[in-house]
Amino acid sequence: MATIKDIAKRAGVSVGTVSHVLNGTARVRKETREKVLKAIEELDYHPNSIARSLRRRRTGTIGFIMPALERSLDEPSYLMDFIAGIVDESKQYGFDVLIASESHDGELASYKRMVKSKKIDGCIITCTKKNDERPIYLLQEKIPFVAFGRPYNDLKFPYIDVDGTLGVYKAVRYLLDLKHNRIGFINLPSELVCSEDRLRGYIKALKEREIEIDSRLIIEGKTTRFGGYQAMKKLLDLTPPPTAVMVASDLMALGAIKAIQEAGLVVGRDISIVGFDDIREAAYTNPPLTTVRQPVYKIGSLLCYMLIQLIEGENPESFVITPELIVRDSCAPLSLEK
Amino acid sequence: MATIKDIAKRAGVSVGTVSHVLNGTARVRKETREKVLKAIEELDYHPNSIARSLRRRRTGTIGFIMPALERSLDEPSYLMDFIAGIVDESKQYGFDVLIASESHDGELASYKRMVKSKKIDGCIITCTKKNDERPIYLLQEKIPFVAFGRPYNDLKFPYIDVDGTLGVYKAVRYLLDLKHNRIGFINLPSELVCSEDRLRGYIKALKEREIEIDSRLIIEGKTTRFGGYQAMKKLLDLTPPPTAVMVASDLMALGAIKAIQEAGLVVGRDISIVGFDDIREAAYTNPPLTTVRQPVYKIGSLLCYMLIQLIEGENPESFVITPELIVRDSCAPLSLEK
DNA sequence: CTGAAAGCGCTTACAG
DNA sequence: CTGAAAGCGCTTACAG
Repeated sequence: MATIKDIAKRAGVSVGTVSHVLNGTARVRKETREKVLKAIEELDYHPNSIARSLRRRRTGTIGFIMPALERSLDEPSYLMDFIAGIVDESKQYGFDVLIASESHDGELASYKRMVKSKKIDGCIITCTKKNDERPIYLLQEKIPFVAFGRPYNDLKFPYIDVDGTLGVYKAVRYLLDLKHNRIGFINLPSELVCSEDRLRGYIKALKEREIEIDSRLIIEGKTTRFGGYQAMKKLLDLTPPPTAVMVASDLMALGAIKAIQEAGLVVGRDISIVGFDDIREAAYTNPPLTTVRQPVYKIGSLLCYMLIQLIEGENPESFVITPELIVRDSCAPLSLEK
Repeated sequence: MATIKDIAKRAGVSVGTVSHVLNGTARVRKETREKVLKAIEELDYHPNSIARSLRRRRTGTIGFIMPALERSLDEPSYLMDFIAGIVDESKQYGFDVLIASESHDGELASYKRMVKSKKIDGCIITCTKKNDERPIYLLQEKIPFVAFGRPYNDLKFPYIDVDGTLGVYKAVRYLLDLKHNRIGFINLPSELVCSEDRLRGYIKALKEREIEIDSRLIIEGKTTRFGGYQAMKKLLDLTPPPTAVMVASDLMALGAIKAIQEAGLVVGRDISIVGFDDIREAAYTNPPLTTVRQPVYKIGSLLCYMLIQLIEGENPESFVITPELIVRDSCAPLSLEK
C-alpha cells in the first residue's frame, strides 16, 4: 500500500507538500500540485485515515449505540430506519458510523467504552430517559453528542424531538370527533421522557371535551408487541371496554391488534385503534393502521448533520417536529347500535 | 486525557514497561506491574486505540455495508437482526463495527472507500450475487472477509449459507402433503445466488411427485413487499390460479398476503402460503405465516466470529445451515368442494 | 511556494 | 526484568 512518502518520492517533493495538496492547507504551485496528483493517481494512493486521526485528533467517525430497550425480545421497530438515516447522511460529509450495542453491565458502560477508545468524534443518543446518565457523562467528558428526545432536568444539549403531546392530542381529538368518548390509552414506560408528553396530549384532548379521565383506561406497557398485547388485554377486560384506544407506539399497537383479533373483535369496526410512529408495518396491518407519523429516517439524518456541525465547532439548533396524523382504516365512528 | 506517558511518569517506569503490562507482551516484575496498574486506575487511563491501530496495523474494527437491495423502498426485513448479531458478537472480542450504506456510484464504491480508509481489519458481505464484484475485489486486495451466501464461480472464501434448496423442498413437500398440486412459486431476482437454489427445491419436490412444472406458476419479483404483492396478483390472474404458493422471502409473502386479501380471499383457507426467512413479522400476520426459518441473528454472529478468526490468521470453516419449516396457520389442506 | 522537523500515542525489537 | 529508541503515516507550525 502506497504511503505519503511514496507519493513524495515519486513526485519529487516533500511529504509536507503532498499533505498540502491533499488538504488544501497551503498554496501549492500548479505544476507541483499536478505532479503530486499524478503520483497519487498512478499509485492509487489513499491517505491512511488512522494516521490522520492520530495527528488531527479527529477520527471522522461518529458513534451510535443501539438501545437494548428497543431490541429486547421484540423487533427493532424504527431503529433500522433511524440508523439508515444516520449512515446515509454521515456519508455526505465523509464520516463513518460505528455501531455498538448496549452492554449488560449498565447502560453507560457501552458509552464509556466507545468514548474511551477514542474511535469516535461524537455520538448520537436516542430514547432519552428521566434521570438519564448518558447526557451527564457525555457532557462532563466534553464529548459532542446530539439526542433524539429532549433533555430532562436542566441539561443542555442539541436535540430533535417530536411533539408527542401534540401528536397524541391530534389523534385523540380525531377519535373524539368520531364520537368515541371512552378512549383507552396505552402508554410507553414512564421512565422515558416522551411518555409523559404523550400522556399530556391524551389528557388535554379529553379535558377539552370535558370528559372525565378514567385512570383505569390508562395503561403503561413495555415497548414491544407483547407489551401492547398485554395492555390491550387488560383494557378489553374492563366493563365496559373502551371503544377506541390510542397506543403510544405502533409496535405496541400491532400487539394490541392481535389481542383484539383474538377476542373475536374487528379492528376498525368494533374497536378503533390509533398508533404512534408510522413504522413500515403500519401500512400493512389489517386494516391498515391510522397513526401519528414520526419521520425517523429524517430525524436520524438531521441528527447526524447536527452532530457533525457540533464536531466542527458550530452550534446546531435543536428543534421539535410537528407530527402528522396519518389516517388509514383502523378507526370508525362509534355506532350506537353495536 | 491521560496518555501512556502520564502513566509511565506516575509509576516511575518507562512507557515500554507500561505497554508490556497493558498487553502482557513481556514478563514484568509483580511490584512494577502493580505500580503501573495503580497509576492506570488512578488516572482512569484507557489506551488510545487509534495510536494503537497505527502501530499494530490492526484497527479492531470490522465493516459491514448495508445492501441497497434490501433497503430500497421497502423495509429492511432481516437486516436489523443480522446487524445485531454481528455487533453483539464483535463486542465479545473487543471489536467494533463500522456500518456504511451502499453508494449510488456502484456497489463496489462503498467497499473501496471502506477498505482504502484502512479503518477496518475485514468485512462481512451479504446477499452474494452471480458475478459479484465484491469478493473478487476483496480477494485481490487481500482484505479478510466472510459472506452470508455461498460463492459463485470458483471463488474461495469463508461463508455461511442456508440450504435454500432443502428449505423450499421441505416447504413444497408440506404443501403437496396437504394435497395441493397446483403450487405457485414466487422467487427472488435471479441475480442472487440463492434464487437458483430455492428454485431447485421447488422443482425437486414437484418432480418427486411427478407433477409437471408449469412455468407460468413461477414468478420472479423484487425483494420487497410490493414485489410480492405484484407477483401474487399475476398468479391470481391465472386460470385457474394456484391453490398454494411458496414465496421465497417473508417480506414478499407479506405483500402476497395483501394481494390475496384484496382479492377477497382468505389466506389459510382459500389459498395457502409458505414464506422463507421467518422474520419477526411472520408470527404476527393474520393468519400467522408458515415459513422456512433462517436464523439470521445467529448467522450474523457466527459470521462475525469467523471473520475475527480470519483476521487473527486462523482458517474458519464454511458451512451450510439446514433450515427448519415453522408451521403456523397460513396453509390448509386442499378442499375439493371449495 | 516548499522543505525539514517535531510530534500525535502507541508497540516492539534490541540492549543490557 | 526494564529502558531507550525507532517508527507506524500522517499534519502543521516554522523557516526560508
